[in-house]
Amino acid sequence: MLTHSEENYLKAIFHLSLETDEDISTNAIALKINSQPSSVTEMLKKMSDKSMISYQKYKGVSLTEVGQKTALKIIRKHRLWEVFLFDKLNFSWDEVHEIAEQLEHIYSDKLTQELDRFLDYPQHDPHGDPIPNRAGFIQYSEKILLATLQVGETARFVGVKDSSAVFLQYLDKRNIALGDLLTISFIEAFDQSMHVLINDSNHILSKQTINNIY
Amino acid sequence: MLTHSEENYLKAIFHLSLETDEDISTNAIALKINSQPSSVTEMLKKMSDKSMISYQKYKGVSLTEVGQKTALKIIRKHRLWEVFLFDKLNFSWDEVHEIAEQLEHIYSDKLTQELDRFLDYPQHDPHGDPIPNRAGFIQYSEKILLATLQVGETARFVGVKDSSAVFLQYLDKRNIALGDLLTISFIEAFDQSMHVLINDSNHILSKQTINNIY
DNA sequence: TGCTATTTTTAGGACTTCCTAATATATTTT
DNA sequence: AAAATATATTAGGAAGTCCTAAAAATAGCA
Repeated sequence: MLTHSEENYLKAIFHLSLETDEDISTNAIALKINSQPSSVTEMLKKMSDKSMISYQKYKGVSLTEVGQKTALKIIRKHRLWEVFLFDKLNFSWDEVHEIAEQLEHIYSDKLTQELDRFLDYPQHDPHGDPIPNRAGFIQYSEKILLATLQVGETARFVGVKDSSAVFLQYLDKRNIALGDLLTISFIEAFDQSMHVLINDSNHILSKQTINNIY
Repeated sequence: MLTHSEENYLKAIFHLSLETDEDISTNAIALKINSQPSSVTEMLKKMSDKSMISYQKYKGVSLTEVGQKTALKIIRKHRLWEVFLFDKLNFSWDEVHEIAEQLEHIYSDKLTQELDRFLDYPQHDPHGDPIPNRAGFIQYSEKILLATLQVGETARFVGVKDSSAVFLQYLDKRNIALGDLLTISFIEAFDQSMHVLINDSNHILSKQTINNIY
């Protein structure tokens, strides 16, 4: 059994690992979980002892097989709870994360399974992120950043890279939702902002925005 | 904000207070939460500082107004989650308590409210215990122990006093469920065991059993 | 009432997770 | 390659929650 804290470290390392093939640095973890590097070092030793990570002093860490599976179980719970909150309890997609951060630590395999069944085996959370299955297998679907598209192309909005509440609220305010079709009508050479047709209305999306939409 | 531990103490004191008008003793709390009296003393000081309890050294404790409201909020969450697990996730009534012990600590007023709505404002948990409303008001209904009934009387099974898993499983095995009508056909003078007609079949219930059924 | 038994509290320590400050190691720059 | 900078670790401490053992207070009984 892992503590909440250990589970949070696992998650952080998992998510950081998705963005690089290198080992994850102490500082990167500290930044991610809003703590001090010295605290991280201490915890890394403990998690290494528990065989959750491979750790060599000064060299960074990576998840072991077991650590990876465990991280995926937590992410599975997190995302299933997000679906529950969004689909059943009327939460908006910018509210679900914070509460799922708490719910993901609830310990009961049966609970996770039954929740999955109750929600009818959802494949994605409210932000479009894939939900690992019971065995810890996660189906990544191909998706590209809106920023990589050219004028004239049309694509479906399937996910966000930045799922911070402010960004999600920004999209809500403009009635841009997962599943919408986007057509690029123009790209400003000056600042790369995009003119995009969404649900029959025109939007001008900043470089930052189009780099956070899949 | 209270810690999980503090919330557990509040609950323990609340439940102990239901069974007596006196102040609650350190030992009683220690027994209830399976810890040592010295640990309890330490925590009582902290909770007294937070105005959750009235505490005088060597004299026992009682909940303050605030402590009582807070305890009821936790109990509300606990029982709502029990209903969720039982009604929606196929858990049996002997399994729900353990998981609700974890879920009751999730912090979000909106979550509690939405869960209540989603479950259609249930009045009782799967063991027949009343669910406090949003304001912390709890509607105790009159209920009497099966043991107090006489031969020939008929009554409805509305709750259990002992909600331990073993007892609940014992009832399950005999197909005795909340809401059933019970008719007393005979009482053994020797050991007070009762012959009871339930769902057209006869059961002989021990003194201990009839003292745990409302 | 005074002695004994029980209950409660205090003292001091363990373990977890966090912190700051100081030190050690690695990396980058010149 | 040496110096300067950045990164990581160690040392030591704080807060929370638990523990055992010893001391203090209360309750029960002769």
